[in-house]
Amino acid sequence: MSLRFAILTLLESDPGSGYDLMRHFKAGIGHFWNASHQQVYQELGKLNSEGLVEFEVEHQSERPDRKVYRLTPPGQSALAEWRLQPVRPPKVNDALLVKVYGGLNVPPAQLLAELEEHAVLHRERLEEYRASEARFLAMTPEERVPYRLPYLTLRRGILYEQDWLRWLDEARVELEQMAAGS
Amino acid sequence: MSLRFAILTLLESDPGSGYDLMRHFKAGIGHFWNASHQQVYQELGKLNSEGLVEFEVEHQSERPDRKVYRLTPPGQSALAEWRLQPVRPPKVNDALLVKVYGGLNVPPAQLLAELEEHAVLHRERLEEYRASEARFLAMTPEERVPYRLPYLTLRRGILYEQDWLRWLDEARVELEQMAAGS
DNA sequence: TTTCGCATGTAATGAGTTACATGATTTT
DNA sequence: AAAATCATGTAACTCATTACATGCGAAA
Repeated sequence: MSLRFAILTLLESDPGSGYDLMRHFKAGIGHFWNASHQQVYQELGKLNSEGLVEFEVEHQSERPDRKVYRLTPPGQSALAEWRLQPVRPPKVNDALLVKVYGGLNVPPAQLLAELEEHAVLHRERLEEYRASEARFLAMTPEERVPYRLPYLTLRRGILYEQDWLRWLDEARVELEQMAAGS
Repeated sequence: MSLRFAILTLLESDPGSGYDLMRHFKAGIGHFWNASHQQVYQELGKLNSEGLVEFEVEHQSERPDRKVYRLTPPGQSALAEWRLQPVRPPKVNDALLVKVYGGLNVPPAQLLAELEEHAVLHRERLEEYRASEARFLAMTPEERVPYRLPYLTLRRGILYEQDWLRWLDEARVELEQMAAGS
């Protein structure tokens, strides 16, 4: 339900095309909001027909045309109103933990292997986030100003990945003990 | 897509009704899997028509009848096969972080208030999980055996809530600084 | 020559939420 | 008298994923 507000939030500071949004979703806020391009294009269509965003077609030679979207005043106020409403923490549905929960019926070596795959993934993400963090920290205090809040959300991503790695470690130790028959 | 496997996992060790499953979802694995009763009843219907679960009606005087579901052998093997397939970490869509990201356009006091509401929620959950943990830790090593893996998933819930509280603290400090104009 | 980046979409299906629906018993 | 617990479900709708679809230019 809040995909539209994620889109409006991004367009508010940075008008752009659906494609731009996608890159932004992947690079900038992927650690707390995920959407496919199909979803984004469809939602942009809806937002446009509801008058919350508008676009100008940008013709480009030797490149496909771009529709550059921006907020309309009604879009601005819809966003402002949404921000006044409380939101709930997202519901988590994590298949890996379902496997661990029923793990007595899984070969231990395989479960350990899958945990390690996840650890690799989390390490990779953490590296990416740390690289972004380093870019922020290299800025002067003045340069940082507009990025302070995005940086805060990045911090959430960093803590999240570190926390997962901590748990994966705990889990590995425990599963190894169990596999060793203790 | 894996709701069915969450259900099969629960029924594997504990045959029960849709209602029982719901309580189990809420009390036992709510920190990593969430489903509404409508979803559960519908999925049980599908699983039954596909022959992965079966049920016996339990008549009760002065209480509605219960359909007690259990895995069938095909259900067992479907679950075993799923466990061999790798799963991906869940995608996160967190509206609160969308608000923080665009937080320059939100009154700071309000944003801080909402963060505090979330902190309360996370503290409450952490308390519940800690209570469950205490019950586990009060057991003798022998009693613990069948609960070691569920306990591991509980640990994930505990770390998760602690981690959120840590971040909410960071965020509060930063937002207060920004509000103070520094 | 295959893949990557750019740039946009539709259609079908699956997953999840909200609303509607019933009805007895027990607790507050 | 109202709310919570037990116990089950249907229907409508919205949200998200997967598959399908196109087409050029640049890089590997």
